[in-house]
Amino acid sequence: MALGKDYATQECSIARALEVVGERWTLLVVRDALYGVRRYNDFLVHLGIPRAVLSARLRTLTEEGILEKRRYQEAPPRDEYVVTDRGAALWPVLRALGQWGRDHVDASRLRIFRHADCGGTVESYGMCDACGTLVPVSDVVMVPGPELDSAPADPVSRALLRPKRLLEPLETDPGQHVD
Amino acid sequence: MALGKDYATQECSIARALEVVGERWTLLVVRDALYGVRRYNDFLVHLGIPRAVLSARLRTLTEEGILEKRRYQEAPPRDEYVVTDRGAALWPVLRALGQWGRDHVDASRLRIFRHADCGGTVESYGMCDACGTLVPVSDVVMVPGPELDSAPADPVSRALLRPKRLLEPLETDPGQHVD
DNA sequence: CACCGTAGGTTCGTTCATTGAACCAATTGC
DNA sequence: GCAATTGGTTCAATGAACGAACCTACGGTG
Repeated sequence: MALGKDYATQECSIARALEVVGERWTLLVVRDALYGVRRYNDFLVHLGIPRAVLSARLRTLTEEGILEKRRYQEAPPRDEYVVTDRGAALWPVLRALGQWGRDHVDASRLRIFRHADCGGTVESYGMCDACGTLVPVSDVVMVPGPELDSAPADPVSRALLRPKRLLEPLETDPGQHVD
Repeated sequence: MALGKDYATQECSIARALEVVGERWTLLVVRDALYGVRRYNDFLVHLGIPRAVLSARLRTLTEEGILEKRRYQEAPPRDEYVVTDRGAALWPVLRALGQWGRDHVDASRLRIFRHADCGGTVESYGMCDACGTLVPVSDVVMVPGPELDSAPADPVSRALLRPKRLLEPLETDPGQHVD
């Protein structure tokens, strides 16, 4: 099957990477997973992705070892999807894409990433502009930027308005749902 | 049109970027353009991409200001596609993807990127491991790694076997074509 | 016990994108 | 006059994405 994921003729690690994470929606699922989203329904409402596509992406990301599916309660059976180290290693890719998007598509500052240890800003390549170190994902705190919608419709976006350390599970607020 | 390129609900510069360069083949076309490929036929044989898709990608990349189409001879009319600054700014994205591909998909060293000024290796985020500076794309020299096929079928891959400064036009060798 | 709500999916018909093969056009070299 | 080169377009077939509907398993409420 020449269509879809494989770039047969390419002898290149960029092509290898894109075969795994280059499909539509895949990198946005990984982004949400790094932001702490873990549950099927949270991905669903936050991404606005068709259910069938989300199921397919979660399955292949799990097979590829980027997410790990694990049961967090037995009755009723409920699973969550957690990023692995391999998934967390995609952070520089997402950082680079976000930087390019901000610089060359849309200048607004939607989210700001801070180094938890020193308070500096994590810029282009995942480096802290204050202390100059390469900040691991787990030491990054995401805070809303000035131009982020302050009253979004879905509960996941609302939960992401609070300062949030990456990788830690997101706690949605089921209390204030909208009709 | 909800299908295809837009991620309507996403308020995120990663999604903005993916709307522009997230389609199938697009980032590989940009990669080739950074490697110095400029002509329709060179993209075609090197990527193994369907002609209709290549035409579509070259058109949208030109419209987005990532490539610039320009006439290099009048009779017969011939155009080439050259990366703009906006396109060159995607270098960190490609570097990050390539790094992840090498680290987490396929461990082989296919290409090595060297800093022209100091001879160091350009690693993960486009930084030189010897002098520590962020190397601009135009100062990067690509050399074949030990595991790259040393006798590829298409002339573009053969031309890319020679050490090659990025962004500079690729000179294919029309002499030794294969049947 | 009937019924609703929630979480996590699958199924299915329609629409859109990708593919590969064929065709087209302008010009140079023989 | 004829083939080759370069840079495309067109078209039928196939695959992927979309959105709506449906399904399962449980818990809570009246």
